[in-house]
Amino acid sequence: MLLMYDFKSVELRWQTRWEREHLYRTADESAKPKYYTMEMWPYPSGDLHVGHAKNYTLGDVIARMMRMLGYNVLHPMGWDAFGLPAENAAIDRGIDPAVWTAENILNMRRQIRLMGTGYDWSREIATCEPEYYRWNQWLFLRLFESGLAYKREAPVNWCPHDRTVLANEQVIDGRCWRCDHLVERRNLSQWFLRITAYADRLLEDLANLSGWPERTRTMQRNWIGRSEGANVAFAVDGMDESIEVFTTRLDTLYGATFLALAPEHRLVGPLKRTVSNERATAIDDFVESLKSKTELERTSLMEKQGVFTGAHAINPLSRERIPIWLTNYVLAEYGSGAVMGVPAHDERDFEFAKKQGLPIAEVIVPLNGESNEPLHAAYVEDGRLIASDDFSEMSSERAREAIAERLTAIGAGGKSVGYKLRDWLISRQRYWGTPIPIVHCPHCGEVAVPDDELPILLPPRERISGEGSPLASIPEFIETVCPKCGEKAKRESDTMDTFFESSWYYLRYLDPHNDGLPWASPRADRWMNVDQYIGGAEHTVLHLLYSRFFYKYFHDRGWVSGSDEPFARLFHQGLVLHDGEKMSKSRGNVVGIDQTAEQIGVDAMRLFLLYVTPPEETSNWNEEGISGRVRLLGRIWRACEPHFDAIRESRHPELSAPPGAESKDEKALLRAVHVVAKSAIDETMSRRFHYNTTIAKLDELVNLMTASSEPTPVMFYAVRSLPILIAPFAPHIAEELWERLGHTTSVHLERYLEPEERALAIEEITLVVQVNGKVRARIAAAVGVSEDEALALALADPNVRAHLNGKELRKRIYVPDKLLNLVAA
RNA sequence: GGGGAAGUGGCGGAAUGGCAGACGCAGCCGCCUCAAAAGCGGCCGAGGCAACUCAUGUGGGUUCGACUCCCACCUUCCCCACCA
Repeated sequence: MLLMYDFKSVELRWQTRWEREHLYRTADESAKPKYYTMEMWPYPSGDLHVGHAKNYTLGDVIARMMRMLGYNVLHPMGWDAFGLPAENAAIDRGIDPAVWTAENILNMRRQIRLMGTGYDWSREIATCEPEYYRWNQWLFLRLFESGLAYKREAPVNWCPHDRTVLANEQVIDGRCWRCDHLVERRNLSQWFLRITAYADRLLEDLANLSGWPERTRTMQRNWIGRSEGANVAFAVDGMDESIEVFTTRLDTLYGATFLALAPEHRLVGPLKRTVSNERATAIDDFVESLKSKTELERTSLMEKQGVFTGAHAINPLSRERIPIWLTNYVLAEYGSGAVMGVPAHDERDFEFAKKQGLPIAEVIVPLNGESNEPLHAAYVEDGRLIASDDFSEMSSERAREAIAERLTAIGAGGKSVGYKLRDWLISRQRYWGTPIPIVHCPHCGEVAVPDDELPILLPPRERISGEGSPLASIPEFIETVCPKCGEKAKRESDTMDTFFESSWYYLRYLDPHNDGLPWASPRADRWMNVDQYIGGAEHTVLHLLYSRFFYKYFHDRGWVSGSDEPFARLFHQGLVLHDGEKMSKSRGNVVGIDQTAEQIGVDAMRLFLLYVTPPEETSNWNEEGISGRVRLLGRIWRACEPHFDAIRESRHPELSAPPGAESKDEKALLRAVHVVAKSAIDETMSRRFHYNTTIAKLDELVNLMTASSEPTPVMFYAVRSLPILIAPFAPHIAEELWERLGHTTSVHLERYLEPEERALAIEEITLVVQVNGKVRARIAAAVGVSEDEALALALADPNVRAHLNGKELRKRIYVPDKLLNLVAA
């Protein structure tokens, strides 16, 4: 794989020049239309590999294309720098996470530049800097003021060994990912953001996000999980309490034969006090047995279990007295944590009732059918009601309405909407995150830290033990006075989930040095929304949903205007495998940026990543495939090199209008130049980004250019155009060629080549002649050949005649300049 | 169990209702060379001497014409998963 140019020195030289000349700095004021494009920022974990390069290369090509098409392009980069890996590295190696993070940022910034990307580095931000997390705290306080940030007890994953909560992702098979101890569920007081208040808007506005992949919208829709149903209140027999349940099948109310409660239900305690000691012990045992189980284990991996509380509830309509059970299959965090058990018409309740010997009461039968008794399985379809007082004979649909009305009338429930979406738990008992700016005062309660005291700085920490809540163990941090009453008080020791930072960073890029506000609204007015956002599909729900929530809140506060969605268009790039396998440190098959730049150069890397697959597909890195792109770069160089001197000495290195082409070859060459330009522009403007097809057309152009070295005007034109055509894709060799042709300014400041109809036009077409839909002849014809002329040409063809074979011509279909289909019988 | 995406040569892929396999990788043949590398030129879905026939996961359908649109099925991958 030998190149005719020294890619390493070429790439280094131009990267240095770009940086020195601040080539990619974006002006806030411009007469050009704005285009805001960004890739999801990286976590500074150490080294970048070619998988990162696929993401940043795609974003870079789009930014460069739009810049060359006359847009004022904003293309920023920053660091999602808080989080667990830094903290764990600090625990393992006994170093300060700030130092570890800063070193990684330094290295990764170098590697991102090494890829030849054009970012406006003057806007670089990192979440672990006080200048950034100060505004995290400021935004938290606004949410707190608005009642959208609140603290409450909630069941969380708790590792008794490490004495800290864990994210769901950090619980593997019910055990702590670090120490392998069994994880418990604990009720702990935690900070939440009330994202559920925006559930309906987050759901409804998905319909307008036409620039988002359908599957992403579907997944968000499912995650929000809106379902329409009803609440029903069951009075507890002998107690001044009632149990509320949520159901989407109100029509089955008369079939409820028991109530099922989650072990965490608020009435478990009160109910226990009304029953015998024996029963109370059984309840305790049951609750205790589930305590150490995660929700996953409890709901998916275990069989349905339960214990009878000894208490009964009254069905508000039938007045039937039904037993109250505790079960493992009811989720405490969904609905009210209690369901009515209708075994005849719900598979889960059927399974549970069979196991516990509970009665099964059939109340729905097929519309035109009869009872299915005895039931061997739950009948879950809609149908006709039976054994349901005056609702009997109604359809399920009608009964749901009628029963809801009756419940409302007697004050025992009514229509209601349930969501799977739960409030966002943002508390972390961790060190390396944004401190939550709240003071706990024994007299005043939870008190907001005044704005002028921000930021609450993260205290320096050279050593972290990994046990317990790090901030809680630092008295200098915790001990403070109440901002309201001045008495002794304690600071909140939790830090924020790092998704908080990434929910608004696209706004900070617009105004990164503002020390009075997170961003100034006029900046947002000018730049938002993000025109194109690019990142992995793994963030489909979390980051992209949280960002939408934040942006809607900002919109409600009047801090941003226009649309209340942050990302107009979204693109998920596919993974990069290495010889068909996922890249991982343990496999030892990670293809790093440094080694790639060293061995083949980053222009070749970029071309390969763009060429091997459409960007949304999974691509496969393999050495053989790359050699094709390395060869292409060599051929590009050899196509241009013979003409450097002649073009430079002509003293007219700038592009003029395409020259007139005389011969067939010249016309083909001229056309090939414009075909590349058209493809590059079409793929960009259509937001399809299938630059693999553009580069295939570039291959064809270069094949034509290397076929001859005749110094014709068309050849000169092609050589002069080539650096512009390839500038977005292979920015270094483009710049080098451009300079060798006699230019003194950067090729990246040029306008992209405008495709011209005259150059793209073809004079001769291949007319495909079909007989009864099968191709029987291919005839060369002039563009614009008339149907009659085409018919005459076709009928003159012996093969066509043979297939017509004297049959009657019934019909003919003519597609101008393409095809003539003769239908005969 | 629910939802989503996708199935085209030895491989990556192109073609989104009109010439299936552009472009590239691998392979084969040749040129250049003392030789090799690099480079350059040619061949490259299957069957058939050929005219042709078959071929885009499988089976149907719509159409003058289907990789493309519709229905059913099979397979793979991804996401969610006892959500009442």
